[in-house]
Amino acid sequence: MRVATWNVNSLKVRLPQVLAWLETQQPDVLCLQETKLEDAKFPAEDIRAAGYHVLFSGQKTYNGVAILSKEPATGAQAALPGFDDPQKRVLAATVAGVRVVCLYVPNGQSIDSDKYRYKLEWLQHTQRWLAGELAANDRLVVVGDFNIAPDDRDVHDPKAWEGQVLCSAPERAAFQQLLAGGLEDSFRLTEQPPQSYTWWDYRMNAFRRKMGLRIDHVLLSRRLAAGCRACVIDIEPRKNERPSDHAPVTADFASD
DNA sequence: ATGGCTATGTAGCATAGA
Repeated sequence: MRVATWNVNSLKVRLPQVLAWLETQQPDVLCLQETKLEDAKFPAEDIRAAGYHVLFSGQKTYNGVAILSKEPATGAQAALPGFDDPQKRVLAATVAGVRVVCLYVPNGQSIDSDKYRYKLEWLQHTQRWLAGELAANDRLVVVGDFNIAPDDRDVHDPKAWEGQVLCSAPERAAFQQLLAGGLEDSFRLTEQPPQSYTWWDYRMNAFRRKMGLRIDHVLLSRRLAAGCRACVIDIEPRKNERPSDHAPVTADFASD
């Protein structure tokens, strides 16, 4: 099974690029973040015409997540248990026996902001929730924009980013806590090229200068990690006209 | 150089992203 994640930074703008990418890549599952569309405006028919089932949970202007799948998805869940949150950042569903969780982790803005405190609180609730999901299904994949660069290999300039949001010790500790709960970072299960990133600032020619961060991840439960064949960042869409600032990431693993 | 760029909502800028 191949499961992909892509922060599209507006599905309205990026729909043609998403459809083109589905056409060439044909993943079994594609999870989207930052669709920025209320549900009434979600382009479900275009996606179905491309051969995918689709679930979505969105809002106007900000956030918004979706799960596209070749096989139908069941058991949809769109909220963090015990955490009342108007921001649409979570969607889970079961596809062909694999529980898929799509996350758009809060950005956090800066480490002295309320948004940073919200980010850490959100991660705490997510960790608790995923522990239950993992107990209920040992075939679990957790993907999305985590807005955390797990370690210095994932940062183009670790000194400049040291202690900053996306790289701070509490965020990295929260990420490690997710892994300690029984998940593995699929990207690090195989050899990878240096300077592998999934996000580059639109400004300062950051992409061309390889000034990126690896903040989008595919985490696999231990059972699925044992059968992981590959995890690939596709930087080609970042070269498009009007690109998303994030690249899609795809993991390939045995799903039985 | 606390700038740089993009998207949204809404009609000249404010907010947010990471």
